[in-house]
Amino acid sequence: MNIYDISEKAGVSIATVSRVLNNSARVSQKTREKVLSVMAQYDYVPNPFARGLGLKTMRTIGLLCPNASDYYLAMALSYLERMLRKQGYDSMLLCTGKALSDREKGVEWLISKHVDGIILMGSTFVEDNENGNKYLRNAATHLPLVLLNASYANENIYSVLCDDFHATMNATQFLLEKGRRNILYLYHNRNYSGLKKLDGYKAALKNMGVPVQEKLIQYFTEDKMSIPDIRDYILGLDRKGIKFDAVVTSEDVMGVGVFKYARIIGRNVPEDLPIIGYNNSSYCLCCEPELSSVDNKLEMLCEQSVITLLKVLSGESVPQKMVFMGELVLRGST
Amino acid sequence: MNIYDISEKAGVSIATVSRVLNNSARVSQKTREKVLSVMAQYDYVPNPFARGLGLKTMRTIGLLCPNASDYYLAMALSYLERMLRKQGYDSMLLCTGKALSDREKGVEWLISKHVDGIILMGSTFVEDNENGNKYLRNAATHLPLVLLNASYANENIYSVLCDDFHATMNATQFLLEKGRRNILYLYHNRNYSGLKKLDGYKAALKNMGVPVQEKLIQYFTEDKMSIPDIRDYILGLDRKGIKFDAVVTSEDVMGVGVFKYARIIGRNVPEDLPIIGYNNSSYCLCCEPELSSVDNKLEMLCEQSVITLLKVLSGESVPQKMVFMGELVLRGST
DNA sequence: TTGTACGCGTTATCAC
DNA sequence: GTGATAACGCGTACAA
Repeated sequence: MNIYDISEKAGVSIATVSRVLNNSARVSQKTREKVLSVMAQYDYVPNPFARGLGLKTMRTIGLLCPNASDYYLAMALSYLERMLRKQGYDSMLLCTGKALSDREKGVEWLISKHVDGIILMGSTFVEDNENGNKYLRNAATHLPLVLLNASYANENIYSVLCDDFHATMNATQFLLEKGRRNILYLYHNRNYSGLKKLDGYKAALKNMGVPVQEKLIQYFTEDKMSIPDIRDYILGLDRKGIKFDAVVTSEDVMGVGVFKYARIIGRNVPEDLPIIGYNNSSYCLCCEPELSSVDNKLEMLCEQSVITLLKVLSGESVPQKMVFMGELVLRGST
Repeated sequence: MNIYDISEKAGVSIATVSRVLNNSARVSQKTREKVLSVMAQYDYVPNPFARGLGLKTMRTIGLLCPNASDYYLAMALSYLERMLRKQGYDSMLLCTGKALSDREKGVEWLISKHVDGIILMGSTFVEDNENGNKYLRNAATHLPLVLLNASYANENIYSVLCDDFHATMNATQFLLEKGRRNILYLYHNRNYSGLKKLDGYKAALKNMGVPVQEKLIQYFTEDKMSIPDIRDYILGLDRKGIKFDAVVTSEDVMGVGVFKYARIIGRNVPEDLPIIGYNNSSYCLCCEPELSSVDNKLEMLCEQSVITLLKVLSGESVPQKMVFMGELVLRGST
């Protein structure tokens, strides 16, 4: 069933059918009803490829995700897809790895598919050197980009993010105010967001006049984080004689690893070792006691990402950068 | 840049460009190189819409997911997308809810988008009454369907699943052999997979001559499972005077809820209360002690789903149903 | 081995 | 209000 068949059955031209379809232009009520009834009768649905060919769009947004099995990103995926589809947009999912070359390929792939825009999920996509971001600038010449939880200032690139700096600063400060002076900061990413969090940690110390100890800033390099690996890593620090009386991590799952360490070594949480994670994911509720964490308002970030992108596509002007405040959620671990 | 531009620059016809593009037919080495160099020079990429129009396919698979934020499904999504793209297929993600009407709409939506096939993730999509599966039979007349972890016998519908019956039976039997006689079975879904698991639980009891106690079979009805909700639910059972000395759950997250209950009530895991979950997800490693669980070979299921679907699309014949064995992974909770 | 011409299903632009 | 017709960019018989 195509538009010609319908036009024939309805006794009109394809132009009229098209008008009814896009309920544009003025079509007489009578003709419209006639056409609609024929379309209904034959379950007619316009061919999306042909439509795409003419309109140069299939109303599809590319979702670039470093890893859909990451709890936080999976949540984001879920929100984004729902919100996009509510606006009549399809979601083309593409899981790149973290490697720069894979991310570049991912972006190119989506561009070649003529998606209308791309949402890049997580701060993985922004490098801390200009050269590594060339692919973003180049992509932005083809279509609008939205960075979810990252920031990069460029024409046609929009950033929607949580203020990781202040959120981590507040978390650290909370522990300082409890009298902790040797706070271990454990992180996993040196991307934009990762560095902001680290800065927040340092800023809190500075504000309170506590010297920064480099050995208390630990970068967990393993690409894939597993709870046992993190546990062992911290056990290793302990064996090296590094002393700490509180922990802030850049992700909840690392906080869970700290719990494991504490249990093995016999330190009580929170009395001996308060812990604060990041993301407020369901990992927090698994622990005993439950893990305090920073809620970075994921649902709102997703919503604004979608709204921003669709506005850009419809030619409206939108802020180039939107920043939300994180919120420290206190539970049993502090 | 379209195929005409390229053909002109290369001094050949579009047909030749097309041949080079689809490296089919025999094109002289010289011509091929000439065309390729021009394409490279202008960064030419064929328009996917025009291609789709002619070929009646955009090499896109629909991924129907009841909820991408579910840990297990998020993992599956990640595997599926990667494997599909490796074969040159795009993934169109669609998160339906669990409601039948939403699932129906989701399937229809994907059909209207002319995806080449659909992978339905999780057993949510098969109802236990024939009438509720009409939409599957109807969809199968348009395109091939693969049920990931569900089963439904029908032309053009393929099932790839784990043997939940035997897996749950084995888990239950393991506890029976440890001398437990009042094993609580906690489940969340009455779909195909959910009922199979339940049957497995009952079969294990029967095999050992232990009577089934209906009050020990608890159906957690809340649509959204949260750990605190599950904990409270079990506390409620306890208050009602229901006695149990072991627990098998249909999903890991419920197992975590049981941990929370045990801690509050002061029962030790595993001495007083061994627990076995299902899915072998990362929830298992968060608990203390770690949660024993059934590994249902998700990665293999995903791989086979993709292989099956692509074979069907290329006209090869494949088994209508593939069943894998689950594996009981024992950890500290038993 | 290469080129011509048409079909694919829709939207947009005219003319009537 | 409505209809004819030209794009849109590619694949592919068929012809050369």
